[in-house]
Amino acid sequence: MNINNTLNEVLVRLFRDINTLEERAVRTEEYQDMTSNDMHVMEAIGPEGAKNMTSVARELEVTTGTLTISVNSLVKKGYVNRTRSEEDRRVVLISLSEKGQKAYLHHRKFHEEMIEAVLKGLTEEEQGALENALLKLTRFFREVS
Amino acid sequence: MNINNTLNEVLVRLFRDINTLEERAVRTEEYQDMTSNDMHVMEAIGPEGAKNMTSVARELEVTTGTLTISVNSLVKKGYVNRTRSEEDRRVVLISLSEKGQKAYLHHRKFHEEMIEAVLKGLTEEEQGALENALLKLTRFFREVS
DNA sequence: AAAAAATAGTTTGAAAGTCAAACTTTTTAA
DNA sequence: TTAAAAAGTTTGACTTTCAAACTATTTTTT
Repeated sequence: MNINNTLNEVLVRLFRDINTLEERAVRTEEYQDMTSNDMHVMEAIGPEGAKNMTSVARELEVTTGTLTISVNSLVKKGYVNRTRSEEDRRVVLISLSEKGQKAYLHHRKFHEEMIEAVLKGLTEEEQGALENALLKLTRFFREVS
Repeated sequence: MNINNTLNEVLVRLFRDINTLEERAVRTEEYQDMTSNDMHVMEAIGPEGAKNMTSVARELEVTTGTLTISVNSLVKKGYVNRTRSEEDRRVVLISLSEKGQKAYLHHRKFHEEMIEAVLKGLTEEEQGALENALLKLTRFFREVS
């Protein structure tokens, strides 16, 4: 079994596990109605200021139609505010509500704690190698895209 | 530079793009009708021999009902063969068809190229450290799950 | 041996997420 | 002042997913 195969299998599994964990982390007691997709949308909106639909959709790489549906749900649940721009009445501005901010920060804390816990179990050398590999992976993806 | 921040950012970006990329890699000229989900199922079935529904579903961490639907589609597209076991008539055996084998190998090549691009530029020591780091990560997520 | 329980899959109904294309409203360009 | 473009929304279709009900078969109990 060479490192190539090991890496491949491990990456595939890791990817699946992280997704599962993310899903569970998002759905805590306080935020039962929040999905991992909801959180991604909220991350794209960002913690401060308002953004328009098109820019958030582009960031998430979905159509504005798709984003409309996600935002409908987030507005209904009270995580996101939606208003029409006064300068350009075509534009819809979305931002995190107070409840949305709290959920966002809560999730960010989870992320930070997870990363910390992961890194604590690695040696310096392993941390460096991991970081390098991830950067290379990112670069590979950008080239292929 | 803080590896904690780097890791967080890199992971977030990676996870946002990785599905899209995989989707594109899978859907080549020869395999227009293949989705990334299809490929995951085929990977779980594996290139040789037949497996029953339950074991593949467990591997993929989905219900057998979900797998039934995936396999329906794969059979219809001609990537997977489905037969009933003679020893135990309850059991359904699934395996890759010839077309499925080809698609599977094609996709594996893409993965291998990706891994190669990642490993290229890492020293032997870094590669070993990376492997260790990933194995530890796997263990970490298994424990947390 | 007959009845009950367990096992393997499939089907069904519901929900989320997605896209393309048609559509409405508003702004910009001809 | 039309025509075209841009920003979002709506609609219809499709995929993926689960839980729960169901069918068929095998195993265990009684």
